[in-house]
This record gives sequence, structure tokens and C-alpha cells, in this order.
Amino acid sequence: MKAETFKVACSSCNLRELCMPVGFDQKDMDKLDEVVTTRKKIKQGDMLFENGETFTSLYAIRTGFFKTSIASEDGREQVTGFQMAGEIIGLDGIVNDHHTCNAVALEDAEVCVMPFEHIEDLSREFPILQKHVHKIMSREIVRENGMMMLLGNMSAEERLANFLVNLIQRLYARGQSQSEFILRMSREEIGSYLGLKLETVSRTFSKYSEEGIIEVKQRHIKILKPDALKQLVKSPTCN
Amino acid sequence: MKAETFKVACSSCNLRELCMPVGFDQKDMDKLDEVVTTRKKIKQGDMLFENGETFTSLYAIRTGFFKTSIASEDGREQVTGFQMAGEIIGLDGIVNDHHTCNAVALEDAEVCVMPFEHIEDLSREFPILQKHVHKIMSREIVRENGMMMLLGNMSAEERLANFLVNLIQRLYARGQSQSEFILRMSREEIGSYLGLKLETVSRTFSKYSEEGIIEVKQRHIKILKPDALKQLVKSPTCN
DNA sequence: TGTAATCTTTGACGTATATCAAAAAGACTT
DNA sequence: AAGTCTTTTTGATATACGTCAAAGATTACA
Repeated sequence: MKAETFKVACSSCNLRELCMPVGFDQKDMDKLDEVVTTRKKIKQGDMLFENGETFTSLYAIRTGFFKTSIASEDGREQVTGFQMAGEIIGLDGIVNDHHTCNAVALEDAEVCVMPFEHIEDLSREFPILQKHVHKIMSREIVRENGMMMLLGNMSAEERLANFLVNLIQRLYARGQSQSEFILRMSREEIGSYLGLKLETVSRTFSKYSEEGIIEVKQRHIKILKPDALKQLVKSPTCN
Repeated sequence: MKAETFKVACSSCNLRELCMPVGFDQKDMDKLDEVVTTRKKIKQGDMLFENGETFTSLYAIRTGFFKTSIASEDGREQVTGFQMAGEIIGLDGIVNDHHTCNAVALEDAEVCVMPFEHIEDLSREFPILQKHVHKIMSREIVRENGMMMLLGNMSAEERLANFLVNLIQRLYARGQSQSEFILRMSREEIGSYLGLKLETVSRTFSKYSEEGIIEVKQRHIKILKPDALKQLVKSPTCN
């Protein structure tokens, strides 16, 4: 066994309700622990998987923060998502047995490795797990539909408000403050995700700041008027 | 049984290799016919399902052409996809048991109704079907990743070239001409899909036309220089 | 067959965001 | 603590695309 991997159990994980289905009895739970074979630590800046790599596993994030991105032929990068504890990454690899995006840790992270073969075997046995896998994939499809709306129809101000509201909701669901947090990504990465240039992201932050909606100190953000921010989100916030 | 529905079999469908997994023997095939309970005809302009509607089934398109779209609170429409024969729609509904987008027939169409409960039951029994369902969902995720690249990073010219190349590839896979086809959607719908206004779509068509890359007569498109078009697609074309 | 309604094209002009550039603020290194 | 490197902010200017408007085409309808 490699140094950075070791055996673990979902049944005793405090993130269980975020990444695993609910409604299992203890007997099933023991079996379900087999989904996760190992854990793996990823240092900030390192890749969990990259474009072209053979697909074997999905990953449940235990700690840390990731970005996923794709690159065009001529090198332009598009960030396709930011993922945090309890979320699943790697779904892109299923269709062609190869990953089509890169997953980079934006802070030191730990993930649960779930070989997809195991998931498929077990979800034939447990309808509840099968349903769960389907919902996770469908949720990602719906999220990306929302991103198409954002990228196709929304102004820079709406995009950034959307982004912030989405972020605080997800952090809140993980027991963190609704009003204060630290951005794990650069202005450039936010811009790439939102289809904007980093200068526009910075300017929009400044504008919100002048309007007293948020307080910005580099990557430290404080939400002063959450309602004003939600007001700016005219579109159903994408998960 | 309603007038527009009737019993059918996948095993004798000429679109089988487009929407069903390959590698079945005859015995399995008979069982698999149960996936599709009925067919349903949808008139041009009618909805197959709409936002908010309870999710029960996926639909395999037998004939015709669809668009899917979502709407923001203030009424802006974002077309999220155009779907043709052999493609599956309705995946958005799985996560919350309700559809989150609208599916409208852009020409008279016929779909195979596949109750999702059946699909789940059968895919526990047939690993090959299970894998197929996973791949379909993953493919949609990868396609939408590509759309994020298009909407976030590409110019109007690149977007339209991408759109046309994608369209001819899919039509070609269905035995149609690679060089000539009729658009089933309006300039406005193309624009909505590509994050552009209809005037920009029209102007970009005119520009390609002046450059001798395509010939445009309303919705009739002839590709004169396919290579020039592909040259404009600097990004891996999204499915 | 004529008339309305819709869709598409084209032109003139406006604007949101990109680009270029430079300074300021932090973050890492030795 | 000084110096280098990276990130962020802010300003000045450019531009791709949007907006508004009107004229042609095409289709629907009566």
C-alpha cells in the first residue's frame, strides 16, 4: 500500500449524508463500505486526475477544495466547476473510459477513492445506491444547464452574485458561516468559470464593495447585505 | 390505450445501435424490449415535457427534432440542447423527480417512452444496460462541459462554426448528407443556444457566406468548405 | 389570392466587457 | 528584513456584440 492511501469506512464518516444515500440499515452499511477502497491525499496544486487519463474511479471529497477544467486546442482554459467536501468528481470519465477534464486541488485535500466497477456491482445489488448514483449524475446535468443560462444570458454582475450565493449556500450546508468565507481560487479562476476576465471580476467585486453589499479583502469575503446579493440573482441559482 | 400511443419493440428498431447498448443476445433482447412501454407522437410546437412536471420516463427520439430549454425568473430563455433521432431526453428530471427544463418538438416527432423505474429494474439485471445508462448521462455531462467552453471562451464565429460542425457530424451518423441540410430551428433559437442574439447569428451566417464557406438560403444550409469550417473550431467539438 | 404574421437580413449606433498598462498589495525566498 | 514573484486593483482605451429600426422573404391564414 502506498504511503498516501489507507483503508476507511463510510459508515463512520461524518460526511456520509452528503455523499452517500440515506436509509440504509447497519447490515447494508457494512457492505456499502466496500464502495470506498482507499483514501488519497492530494497536495495543493496537484492533480487528482487529468485529461486523457484512464478512468477507473469516482472520488468523494473528504476535505479540501478542487477545481475541474478543460482546455481548448489552442490552450484556452475553461473552469467547469469548483468542488468541496461531500461532492463527487470524475463523472466525466465514464463515457469514454478516459477523463476529459483536469481536477486540481486548490488546497490540500483528501478524497475517498471509489472504483467505478465496485459502484456498478454494488448498485445492482442495492437499488438505493443505484438511485443515488443516478441522482448525482442528473444533478450535475442540471447544474450545468444552470451554467449555460449564466454564461449565455447573464451580465457580469449577475454572474458574480450567482457565484457568491451558490458558494455561501454550499458552505452553509457544511456548517460554515453564511456571511464570511475565504475564496480558495484566484480572480482568474473565478473569471474562467464565469466567462469573464479577471479584471472584470475584480471590478465587480469593487462595485459590490462600494455599494456596501460585500466587504472584500483580497480573498476574504464578508457578505454585508445577503438580500441585495440574492436580489441580483434573477435566475434559479444553479445548485 | 390512448390514440397516440402503441406497443413496440426495440429489437426490431433501426435506431437501436444509436440509443440501445450493443452486445445482446436474442434472449436478453426480448427482455430489453420491456424498457419501452409505448410510443408517443408529438406535433411540431408541442411540449414533450415541461419545467415542473413530474418525472416518470426518459424518452428516446425515434423521429423528429427537439429543443430543450430553461427559463430564468425574469423570463429569459436559454436553449440547453437540440436533440435528434436516437438521442435520449429527460435526464434532468431524475435528481428531483421533476423536470427542470422544457422539451419542445421543432418538427412532428415520435418518441419511445421508457419509464425510468423499468430502466432501473432492468439495469440491475443487465450490467450492459446499466453501463449504457451511465454512459449516456456521462456523455451529457461532457457535452455540457464543452458548451461551457463555447459560451465562456469562444467568439461568435467560433460558436457558430462549432454548432454547424457538430450538427453535420450528427446528421452524417444518421445517414444524411454531410454537406447539405435544413435547420430545424430559428436564428433566435440558435442564438439562445450559443449565447448570441439572433442578429449576430444572421450576420455570422452572412459572413461565412461571403467568404464562400457556406451557402445560406434561409434555413437551407450547404457546406462548401468543410475544412475551413473545421479550421474555425479551435476547441474539441462538444459531442 | 391577398393580407397578416413571422422570420431573416442589413444598417447605424451604443455599451458592456476585453485589452493594455501600471501601480499597489501580498506572498514567498534567502 | 530585503528583494522577487504573484495576485489584485484601477485607469485608459478598444472592440465585439447588443440594441434599435426598417426593409425583404417566407409562411400562415382567411
